[in-house]
Amino acid sequence: MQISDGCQWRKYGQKMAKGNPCPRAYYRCTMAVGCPVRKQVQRCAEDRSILITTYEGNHNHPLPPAAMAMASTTTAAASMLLSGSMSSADHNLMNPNLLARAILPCSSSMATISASAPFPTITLDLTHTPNPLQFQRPAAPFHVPFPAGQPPPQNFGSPSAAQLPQVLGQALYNQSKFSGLQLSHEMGSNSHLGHHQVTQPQPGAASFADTLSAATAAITADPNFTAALAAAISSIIGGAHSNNNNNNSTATTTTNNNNNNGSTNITSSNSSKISSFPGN
DNA sequence: CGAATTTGACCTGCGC
DNA sequence: GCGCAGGTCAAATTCG
Repeated sequence: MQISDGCQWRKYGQKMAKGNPCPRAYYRCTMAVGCPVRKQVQRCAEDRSILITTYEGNHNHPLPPAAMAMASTTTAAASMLLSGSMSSADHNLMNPNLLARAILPCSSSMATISASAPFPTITLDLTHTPNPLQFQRPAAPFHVPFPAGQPPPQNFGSPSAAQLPQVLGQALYNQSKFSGLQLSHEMGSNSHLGHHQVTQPQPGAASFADTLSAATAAITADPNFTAALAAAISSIIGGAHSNNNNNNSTATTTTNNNNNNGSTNITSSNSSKISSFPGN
């Protein structure tokens, strides 16, 4: 059992994923008996210090403070994305409006970014999207590789800017799935972000606005994280300037637009480093 | 010794 | 219909 994001998880399987030399691990939430939540953790092929985490399902139990904090910071990310208050470095590649549209078609989903040590995590929390409008589409997993310090990998199949809305939209429309990524990154100084947790109940949080503000402030206060986030997001959309490497990937190549596996790439320009991984 | 992890086998869905 | 890939199960193994 592991507690990497506030919840307790038990590993129940591991598989090698095609197109990625790193195995994918499967976890179940063990915080409550019968909790349907599962998550998949896979290391990014490009930068193995990156962990790609995909969550599925809704917790049928209260989340612990740690998980709340994560949710709060994640929410802040959503705010940043929506406000377009990103670092200007990547504006040439990034279209805040596009992203906002893609991420929050109904303005009620939550993207969370947690800088809690030791593993900063960016999560798109699709389990917190009670808006029925978001459930019109069939479920589709939403993976977000986050290669830090590297150009975006092509192997996963990055969506083009034009496709991003669709990709993200599918993820958001998916009621019970949310995914995130955990990038290993030296951000000890960012651990304070986790303190800005505002109790945020599960679906339909009342104090959402407050939480959002606090978390946003926390995140934006940290230039490193902000920059990393900006870079990451930009590469989703730009997904472009990059070269592949390592994995014998499946499809994609350069500015790839083909993303039929629901994957999205986010790249961070920050170099990352990590010593251990919550996923293993 | 109990709990958690590992790992191979099995099941299911999807594309050809 | 067949093969492949993803996901889950469960016995074996490891760890505290």
